[in-house]
Amino acid sequence: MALLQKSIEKRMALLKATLNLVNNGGIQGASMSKVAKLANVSPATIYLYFESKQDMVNQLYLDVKASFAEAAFKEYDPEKSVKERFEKIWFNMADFKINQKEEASFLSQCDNTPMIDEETRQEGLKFITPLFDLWTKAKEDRIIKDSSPYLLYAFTIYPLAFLMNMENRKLCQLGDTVLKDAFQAAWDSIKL
Amino acid sequence: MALLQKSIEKRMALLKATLNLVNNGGIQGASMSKVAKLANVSPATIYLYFESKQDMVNQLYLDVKASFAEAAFKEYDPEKSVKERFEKIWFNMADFKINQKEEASFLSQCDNTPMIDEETRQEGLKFITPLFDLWTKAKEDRIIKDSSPYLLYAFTIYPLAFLMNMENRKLCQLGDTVLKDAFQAAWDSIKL
DNA sequence: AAAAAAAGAATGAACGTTCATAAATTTATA
DNA sequence: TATAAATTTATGAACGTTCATTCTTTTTTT
Repeated sequence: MALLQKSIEKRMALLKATLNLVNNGGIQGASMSKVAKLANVSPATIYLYFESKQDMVNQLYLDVKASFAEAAFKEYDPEKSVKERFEKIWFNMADFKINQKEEASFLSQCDNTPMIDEETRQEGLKFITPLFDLWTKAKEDRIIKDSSPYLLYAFTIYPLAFLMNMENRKLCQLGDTVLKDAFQAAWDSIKL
Repeated sequence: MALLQKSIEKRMALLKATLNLVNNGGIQGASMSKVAKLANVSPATIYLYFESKQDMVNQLYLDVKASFAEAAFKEYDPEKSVKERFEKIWFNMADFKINQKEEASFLSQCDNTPMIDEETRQEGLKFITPLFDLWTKAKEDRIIKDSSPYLLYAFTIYPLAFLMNMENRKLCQLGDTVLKDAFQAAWDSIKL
């Protein structure tokens, strides 16, 4: 159906516009009229697709989080060793942060501001349960430390956000060697 | 001078009000009229102390960053070993994030949004040069990996922000044992 | 011709900021 | 030392603008 397709495209255009504006000026920089203009749409039209600005931002958050998770767990091979699986996920996440800069920096903005509903935030957490499951197994196998998933996330994944941030500000460059060093640091922080 | 004192107190009240409001509703939640009301002052009065809202937020950022640095480097003993000195700084920073929750979560919000001028951000970085200097020495002494300060920061200090965030959302608790585990993870990620 | 989708104009509220004026304080004059 | 002038500090109301959202009308699709 061409119409449905058009609707989907318009929704996507709106979310993309929001993403862009939030990244450049924070949530306050993404006014409904600016979003509308950037998406080539009337402000009123937004409300055919979203209940409110809050709803739109929440939906954007979930969409981006889902695409982050999809990237993170792609080519995931349950046959491989625990460490290899973790390594794969880690580099997938790193690639996402490097290549999908807009999406990644939006997520890091969401994670540190009250701009997303707590409920929506909780829902977004579910996307990365495969990683938590892997950690559970890794702990059983005595491959990594017996720490809480929060601590494991804090020291292996979260640092990527900082590095991405620094790269975006041109304060450092995330080449292959730096990335390898970063993974080594991540692994060293949790391995047994 | 009682007058000067009163002025300083009013400035502090304004900054404290801003801190509070930004933490609870982001930069958009801290409107000038709300800040004024919370500080028991007329909106117009704010402009006797600050050029603009941006200026006020920038100054708050620098003030908080300075007090973070002061906390981080207190009781700093150059006689101690490099590792002991790093450990001291790390736990100082952790204590700050645990005990000065408002200040700490404000900083983490600043670090991940476009709400602070790049120039002001640069100035804030200077406060933690002692840590960078220590890392330089630690690298010379072959005690830690030869990584960029950004990478070292990403894997040792930045994770604290995540853990604090989780604690503030009551998703985890930062007791003494967790903190010790966290330091071990931080150290393991960079030690040689 | 009917229904659905989109538009632009308009809504009241809230924004950051400025204004003219009032209160408080300091300085100068007696 | 007391008082008047001058200066500083603070105010509440008002500024123009922009905000998120809604209303009415027009366009597009069925």
